[in-house]
Amino acid sequence: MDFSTRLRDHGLRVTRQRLAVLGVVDSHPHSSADAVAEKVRRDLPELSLQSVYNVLNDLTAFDLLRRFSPPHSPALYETRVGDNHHHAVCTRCGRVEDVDCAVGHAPCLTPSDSHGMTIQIADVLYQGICKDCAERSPGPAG
Amino acid sequence: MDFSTRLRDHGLRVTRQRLAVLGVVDSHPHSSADAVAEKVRRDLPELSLQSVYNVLNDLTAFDLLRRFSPPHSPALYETRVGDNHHHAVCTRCGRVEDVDCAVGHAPCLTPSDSHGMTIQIADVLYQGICKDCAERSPGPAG
DNA sequence: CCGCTTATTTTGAGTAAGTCAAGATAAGCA
DNA sequence: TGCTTATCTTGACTTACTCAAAATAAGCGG
Repeated sequence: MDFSTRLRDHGLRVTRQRLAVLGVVDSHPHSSADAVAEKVRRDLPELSLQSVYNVLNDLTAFDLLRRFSPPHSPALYETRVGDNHHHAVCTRCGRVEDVDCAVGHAPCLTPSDSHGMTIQIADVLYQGICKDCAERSPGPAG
Repeated sequence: MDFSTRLRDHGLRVTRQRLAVLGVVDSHPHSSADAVAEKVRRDLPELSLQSVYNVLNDLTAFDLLRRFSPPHSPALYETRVGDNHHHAVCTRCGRVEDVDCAVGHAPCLTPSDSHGMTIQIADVLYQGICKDCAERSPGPAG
């Protein structure tokens, strides 16, 4: 299903800016707002950063995009939604990889004591050193 | 073991600012830098926000504090370190609760495919609605 | 207890990542 | 094709943090 159809299915107008943002995030998963703006501007030079923030936020609200906030990083966006997958982040270079969820839907884990909260999501953030960084500077993880 | 001893054990000077910050974070876990500054200033009116950031960052680097970055929130700090516990966050009010780690040390989960990364930590973020928010505005989770 | 060294704090400036809102533009419908 | 209104651009702003020089204070040795 293409992006135009998905937008219309949610009662959203199909704009060049939205299609461009979705296309860039689809081909470059885990992109920041700045990175998306830079790439979209190759085709739409007049696109504003404000508009990128608007589009990313609006489409995340409608589950057309997923937002992921690793520590020490701007928010990152991806089009892979609905499968509750997790992420692995390299603590040296910031590289992000998708990790399939063993269960496939949220919440995939339940806390030992939820303190009365109704849990809806369990996000797992794996942190470590990627292969490239381990090769470049073999510290204790090498 | 008190904070002075822990600071000395790490070769760090024992300053009034550090002791005050540690004390506040200990009695108010999951506090932001702003919240810490506000409380410490009741005893040390001349404490600067810059100093709070310095102390929080330095003590986190030495594992005297733990930093936790929920989405849509400034970084939060706590003195509970070393047990790899997780967190549950209310998506409406931002309330944070500790959740014990079933394993007790990192990493407590391993990814199905680590993409060549050497995984060191697995942080689980549980998100949901706390009891108070559910009672106040019973949406779909009510 | 005092002086010296140097880690740390304060001060002032700045950056990065985002939000707010008014006016302009363009998507879509009749 | 014209009208409505969602969305974009523009300009301003806020929040959460960092940077670095000068001042201060912690701690050690004599």
